[in-house]
Amino acid sequence: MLWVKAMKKVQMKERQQYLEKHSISELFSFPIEEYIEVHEYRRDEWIIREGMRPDYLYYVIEGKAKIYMTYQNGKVSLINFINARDYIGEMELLNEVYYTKGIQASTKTVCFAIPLHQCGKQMLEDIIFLRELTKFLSVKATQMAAKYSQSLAFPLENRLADFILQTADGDIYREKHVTVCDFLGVSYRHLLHVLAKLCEKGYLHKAGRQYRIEDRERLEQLAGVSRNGEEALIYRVIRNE
Amino acid sequence: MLWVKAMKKVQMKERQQYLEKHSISELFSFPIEEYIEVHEYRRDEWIIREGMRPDYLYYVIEGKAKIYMTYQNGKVSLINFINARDYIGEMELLNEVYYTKGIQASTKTVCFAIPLHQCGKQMLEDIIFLRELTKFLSVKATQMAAKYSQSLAFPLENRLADFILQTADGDIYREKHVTVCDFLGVSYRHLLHVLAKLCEKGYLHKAGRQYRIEDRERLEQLAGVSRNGEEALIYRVIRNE
DNA sequence: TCTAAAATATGAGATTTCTCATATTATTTT
DNA sequence: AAAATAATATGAGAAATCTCATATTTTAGA
Repeated sequence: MLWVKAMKKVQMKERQQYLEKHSISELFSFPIEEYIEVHEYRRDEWIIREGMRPDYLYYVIEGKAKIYMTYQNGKVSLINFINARDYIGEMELLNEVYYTKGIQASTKTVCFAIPLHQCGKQMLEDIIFLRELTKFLSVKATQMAAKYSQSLAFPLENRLADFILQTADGDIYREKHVTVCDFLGVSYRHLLHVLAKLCEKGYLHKAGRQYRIEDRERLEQLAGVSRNGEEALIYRVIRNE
Repeated sequence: MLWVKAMKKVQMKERQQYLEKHSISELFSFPIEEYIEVHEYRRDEWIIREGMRPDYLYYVIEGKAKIYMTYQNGKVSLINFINARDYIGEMELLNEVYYTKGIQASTKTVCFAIPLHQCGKQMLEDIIFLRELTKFLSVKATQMAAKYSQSLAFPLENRLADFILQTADGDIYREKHVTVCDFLGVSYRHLLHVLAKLCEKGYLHKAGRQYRIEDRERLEQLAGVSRNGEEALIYRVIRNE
């Protein structure tokens, strides 16, 4: 595999615009803006390579990404998703010993990148930052627990609908089936079967090796069912924040 | 239902012994020990009632507990487990708006209880404490994500074995089937079917309405299979800490 | 460019798990 | 103590999902 380093560092006026539009200065007690770089990644680009400690703490302001990890047996698993307003690299900032997972943009993704060598120490001593990060993590942990305990309850059709919406780039869905099976815990055979069903129903249209979302509303409906519990929870956790 | 308030506040010498055996003073930058109460709960006792903000931040030093929550439709769900060295009530400490879940001891459980009205503000301004809590939450969030993404892959037999080991009080397992179905996301019918299978195999013995663990090793083996991914992950995250 | 490996596809029988129907105990309430 | 409610049980057919076998198409690497 050939990897061209293609992350774009956004400069000047454009950088300034991002900083103004998504101000995060209230998340720190020291003037962070001057240190912040704005990084832009294209679809499929790696934001962090597995096993390599990152040099930045990232804060996602636009886009979506996926967390991958390779198991002892060589199998690569999709572990979770990252969305706007999530942190990337906080595990490495907090834990000296931590096996870094790979993170790959699944759409164009823009991040604030805070250089660790300049700000790392300061961040770990910044009460406001730590308090915010702790809140973020507490909500995330709770969500995951809820999602875990609830999601087992629904058949693949619902979970897959949710997955498609989460991973689609606009209206185009094109994940590797093998990866998806792994993440959703179903067999390859069954995944194809259910995908075919979604096409039959007219929610998706298969074009070559990618799928186009034809009826987003219905998909959301399907996905919604399987997210009910989680939503109720998040609603209660998040509201008024 | 009749609920006698029965939590025991451990005093004097016994309190002192707990404090010495499980010192947590290194988790704070101020002298916390003098404020700490030691609370002891019996099996099935509620440590926190759903919807009631707790007056303490708890740190579990012995025992196991379960987190429950009631959904809009009145259904009560087991959300997750709590073990020794976990915090209870950190969500309430961190988030002003948070719907408090119910927490029930599933074996005799001993906690350090740190009174919020005395220490809450101080804790939220304590760098060391916040940093530790953030680490704890980051690991927990990661574990949950891994567990979620992996555990779907195994049939009930494996997940149930894990569940039984997690919830058993000594060798006695006696969860309500309805609750378990809900947590594990399977039908009542199927749960009984698999429980019967475990009995047939001689791993469990059914005595009235409770089950005795007859072959812990085999159960652990079954559970281990379904926990492989997670374990690998935790190993990498936790080792050397 | 050719070849090997990876990814996609599809069929068919076997397992797992679900739904529904219906009894039989506990437990709680009146 | 009787009645109502919740929890436990069991059977049987249906749906979801898995395993295995095998074929075709892409993709990566020599």
